[in-house]
Amino acid sequence: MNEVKEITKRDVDFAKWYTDVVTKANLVDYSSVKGSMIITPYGYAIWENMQKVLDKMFKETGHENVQMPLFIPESLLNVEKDHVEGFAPEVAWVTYGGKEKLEERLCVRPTSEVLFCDYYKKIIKSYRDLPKLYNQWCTIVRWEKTTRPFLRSREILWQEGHTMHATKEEAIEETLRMLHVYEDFQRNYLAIPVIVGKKTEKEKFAGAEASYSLEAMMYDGVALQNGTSHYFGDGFAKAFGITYLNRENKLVTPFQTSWGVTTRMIGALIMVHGDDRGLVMPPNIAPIKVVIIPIGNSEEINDVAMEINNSLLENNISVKIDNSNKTPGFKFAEAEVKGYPVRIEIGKRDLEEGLVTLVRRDTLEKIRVKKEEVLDKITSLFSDIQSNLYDRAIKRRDSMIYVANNYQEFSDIALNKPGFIKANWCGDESCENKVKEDFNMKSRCLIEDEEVGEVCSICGKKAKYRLYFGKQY
RNA sequence: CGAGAAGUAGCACAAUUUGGUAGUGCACUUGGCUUGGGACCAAGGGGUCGCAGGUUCAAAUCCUGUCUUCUCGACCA
Repeated sequence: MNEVKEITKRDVDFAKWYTDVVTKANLVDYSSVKGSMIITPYGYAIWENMQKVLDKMFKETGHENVQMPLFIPESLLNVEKDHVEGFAPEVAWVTYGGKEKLEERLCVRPTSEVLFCDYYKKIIKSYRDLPKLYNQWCTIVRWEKTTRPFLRSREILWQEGHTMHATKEEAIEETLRMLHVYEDFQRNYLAIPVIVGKKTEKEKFAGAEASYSLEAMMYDGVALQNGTSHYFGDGFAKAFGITYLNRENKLVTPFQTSWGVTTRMIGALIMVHGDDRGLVMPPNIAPIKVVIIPIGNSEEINDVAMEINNSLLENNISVKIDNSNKTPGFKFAEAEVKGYPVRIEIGKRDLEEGLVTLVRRDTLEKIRVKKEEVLDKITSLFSDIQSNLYDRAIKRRDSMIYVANNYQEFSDIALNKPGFIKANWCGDESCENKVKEDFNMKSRCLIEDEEVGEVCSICGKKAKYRLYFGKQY
């Protein structure tokens, strides 16, 4: 209520603008531990909505929720080599219990592959036990050096699915299925267009056989990896000795996947849709879809406000009336910084004509309608706003995707234009390293549905793949 | 973890240079008045000056360390 103040202009200083929006919209607050943020009610309500939708999608695809332990004994973490190496630099350790030093250090989970494997080893004995389709909503800890609200924190609120399958094909299918569940969710609810694709060897998850990611482009052209889905083959399962008897009564090893998304998606919402006035929430995910702002406080105004409020509630549209003792201007500004999709202004001038004023957040367009028609109009506004946000985002993104056929072109684009670069690639990691070194850009993911050019845009050797490059958060 | 900047009331800042009563605006509380883009009047409440040491008769102020935040790199979802 009281933090609505000036926001740095988005085009002036994007980083500062982001921080301003996050705090002014009251999504998070800082705690006294670096990188451990307090998610305040409005921010958490957004997460709860994300959870609600995703959880339903997970259940519909056959998954069950569980809760695994917070701690991983060091010896367990060490079972799979690539995995330890990948995570060792950023795990937090518990070394004391009360005043006694622990015999074995416990790591605070940075992800739970090993915990699930340890458990699956116990419960998977027969082909009849497969598939195992578990998911958990939890927090994990990764000791990041630099932290930013939602984008990079040490304590991460997320969801991680871990599944085991009888066959390789089935596990790969699961990996892709969940990738597309995420894609649908981000497109249809968050109105965020994402590029989905396979990561290169260099960029894949520690211990995975194949990693797929959802790459979103922020307003400033920088990539945000907004979710991942991994296929593990039987690497972990072998390392952990997970075996079961198949139909032929032979002892075999199952195949594994994992997939996750985090509250980073809230950061993406801000950086894809937000503007100089603050957050812009897509109606399909907004915790509060409509705010009613009475102007003046006559009995008639209050009655109409209440009437509209109730009719929206009856139709399952979340709404609140701003009855605070603030001036209308203050309330408008507040509604805008919080990004409520639609606000309804009701004042004397409207009621004299039997009208109320609707203002959509995405375009700030004012629409005056008869009060009886509010419900219908709002319903159609929601779908207009939702699709407008998506269209706007995809247009902006596509306008910032460039093609580089050789390193000169690559360099010209990388140095002058923010966004993604499509390049042909020989498949050699040294080319990725060169791009990283020269322009601080990493490969985002492989492009499957486009023809690969003759030569690698980086080294000039024969190209085998087509690949997105971009700077990232 | 490297380079830079900053921490004084919920927020933005002043006082620090030159050590000596901690201040202003907004926000908050109560009452009044108002309401179409960030009101107004009156009366109030709120601070171990980030934390810990040190120097001093005396520290927000000087010194050392440390924590946190921001920006930019290296690392990651």
